[in-house]
Amino acid sequence: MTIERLSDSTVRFSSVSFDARLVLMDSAQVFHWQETDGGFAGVAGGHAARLIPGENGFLLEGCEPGDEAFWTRYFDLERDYAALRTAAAGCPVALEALDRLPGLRVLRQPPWEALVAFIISANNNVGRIRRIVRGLIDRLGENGAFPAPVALAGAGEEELRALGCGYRAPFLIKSARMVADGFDLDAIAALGYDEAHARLLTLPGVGDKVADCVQLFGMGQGEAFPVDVWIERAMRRWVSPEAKDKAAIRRAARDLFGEDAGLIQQSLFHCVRMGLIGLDRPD
DNA sequence: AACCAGGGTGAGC
DNA sequence: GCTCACCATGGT
Repeated sequence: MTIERLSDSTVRFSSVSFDARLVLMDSAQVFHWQETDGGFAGVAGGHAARLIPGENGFLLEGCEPGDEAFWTRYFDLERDYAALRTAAAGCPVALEALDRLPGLRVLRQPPWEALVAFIISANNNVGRIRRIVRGLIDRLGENGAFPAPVALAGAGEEELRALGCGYRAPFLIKSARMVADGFDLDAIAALGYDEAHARLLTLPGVGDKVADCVQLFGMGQGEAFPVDVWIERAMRRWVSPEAKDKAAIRRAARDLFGEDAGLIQQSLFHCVRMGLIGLDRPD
């Protein structure tokens, strides 16, 4: 991967595999990027940028001098994804899922942003999650930025319900209050997987699945393996048909795939949800 | 009109 | 520890 600065606001990332539509729009690990003409616009941690896909990488507009490191980390551009393929050795469906999505990457979002999005995701669908997160940014964010913890903590329950949050509104407000009052997500991100998971579970609206999503998409903890309805179907179908419940699937996956379980989860999730690998196809 | 969606919580065993 | 009803909302 190489980085060239083309102007005081535009940088070219090249020699890197990155399917922007897949990662930013279709993979459901982030919900607030928007397609513009020929590119994708988004915000993260107070930075705003527009990404234009190219043949061998992409251009990033709005990338001020000094922002290269932030976005390199956000897009996870320095990881050798080809090497992660070894984690799936011995599991044919996992290998197939990885090979079908060569430009997929697992983002490293600010943990707060992943926390908000995935509290909203509970028993919800991707289209609605996207609309709700967009509404939060438009109504509560400072000029287009992702809303800060204090902004959500200070929002009224009725205001959040009006944006479509439903019964998750009080969860969101309470968790935001804890973060605003010093519950340190960055410190948790530095802990090991098990300890980080246990601490995230103390936040209202956060159970095993949401915690795993925050750890995977917002903390760079690749051993997290979120078990949603699609992954449950896939794992029962091909990997662990005997699993008693979602917790058993989660354990089985981490035992099988280890530290890079998360990329396999993300690949399998997308392939099954999009019908690229049919749950009902014959063996 | 039921059922589903990147589930979590609290009550009752 | 485990199971289960319930929780808003919009789409099919």
